Amino acid sequence: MKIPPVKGTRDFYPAQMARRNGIIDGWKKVSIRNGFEEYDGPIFEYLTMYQIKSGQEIVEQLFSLQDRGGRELAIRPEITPTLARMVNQTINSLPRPIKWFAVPRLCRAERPQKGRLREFFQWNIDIIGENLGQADAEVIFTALDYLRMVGLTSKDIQAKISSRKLLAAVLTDIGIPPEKLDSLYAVLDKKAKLPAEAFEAVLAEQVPDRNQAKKVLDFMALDAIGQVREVAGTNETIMDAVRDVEKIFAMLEWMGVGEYCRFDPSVVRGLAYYTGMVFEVHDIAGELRAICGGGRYDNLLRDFGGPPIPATGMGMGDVVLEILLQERGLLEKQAIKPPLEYFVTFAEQLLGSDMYRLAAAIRSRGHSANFSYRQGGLSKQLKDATAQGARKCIIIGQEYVERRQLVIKDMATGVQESIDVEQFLSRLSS
RNA sequence: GUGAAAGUAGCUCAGUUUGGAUAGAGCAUUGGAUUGUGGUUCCAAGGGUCGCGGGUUCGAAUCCCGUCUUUCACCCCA
Repeated sequence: MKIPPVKGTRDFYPAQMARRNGIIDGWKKVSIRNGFEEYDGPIFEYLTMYQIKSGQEIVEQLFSLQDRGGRELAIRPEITPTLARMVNQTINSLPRPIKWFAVPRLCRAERPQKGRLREFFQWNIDIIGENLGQADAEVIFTALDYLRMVGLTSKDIQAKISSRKLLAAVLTDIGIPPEKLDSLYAVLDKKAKLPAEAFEAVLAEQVPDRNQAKKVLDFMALDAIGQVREVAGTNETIMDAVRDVEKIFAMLEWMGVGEYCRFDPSVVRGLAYYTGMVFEVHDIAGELRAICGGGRYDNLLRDFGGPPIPATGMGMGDVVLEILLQERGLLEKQAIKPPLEYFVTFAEQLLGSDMYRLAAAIRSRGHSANFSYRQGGLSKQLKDATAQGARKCIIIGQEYVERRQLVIKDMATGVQESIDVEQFLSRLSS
């Protein structure tokens, strides 16, 4: 009976596993060089934990189960609630700022489509305990540091940065009542997706006053934070938010990634819990979903029963990233394929036992070695070596019988050298 | 959850329009040419209930219905 893979999941054959390992290793490397420490939590949590910040709709999009004790559990669709729980539990003993990263495997019961599967990996970085904008800039820098490392340039990708705080101040100044802000965010988030006329139509539903709607449109059309300063006038709430964003842009400029960054008020992000900076990194062509996104969430720890400590972070999934890297011809470079260093062969039937001895000796000295399972001649064994991608072949033959010498053949160049077996092994140990 | 398209060998596909007997190709795999030298080349082989189930028919990969999966878009996007 043939059992197919489950909808929206992937099998990682060695070739795919090599790419996945390469991507995850890159994420970890960049996290560490940016001063983050790795953490992880359980793969399932109480179902209610995911309702705190996200509500009922989200619960319908996750895999839930009941354990034998009747506990309602869910496979994690994100790791931020786990982070909040873990930080709250030990907050009093953690030195701040907390800079942590994780690469969790997540599951969401959504309909799969381009760039979205039901099981995936997501790189998360978060900085907790800082509210001056430096952490926001560092989160964006770290994401760009990785994307730049794998070969993406400012011609490929762009970080679109905005601020919920700024947006709220501007909309309030225009005269939008506070209770309408959340539903308006959802509409503004569609600006990049919809044609201009269609966007204006849905905006008119939310903002019937034509004068107000025009002001919203004018603000949404700005593409530099300096322009906001010009139109802000004397409104101190707006100016305060503008200064926050300017500080982030200044830091990103100083850190050398300014060319990747643009102010873009149409970046709103879906979730209600963002309180300050929000950003997304997109491919310039705009053909894919966001490569990564995040922002400041100063109320989340408090909402999870902890103290009111500010926090900011981002998440980057492996699915869209892989598509982009594939399109740019950068994916294969990521693949981590440890080479097979030695392939041990024998040219005289009587030397078969020496082949096993030598292979084991090489392995116990920390180097990789294989040998052929076939009983065929040297020609067949070398064929196996080629098929397995061996760097060097060791031939145990007449020289070994006569002088204890091995023939080492470099498979790339074909060059052969003879070496005393003891000398060869001691060279491996050093 | 809604809508559309697709599904034939491990992979990429032909064959489906107009039903017909043993379903083909390339690549990949395995074996041989090759008992002290691999990649190239040549020869050969294995591999398919044509996604699955039902229906129409003398006869179905081909027509009809259902279902599963994939892809794309919508909803949502933590």
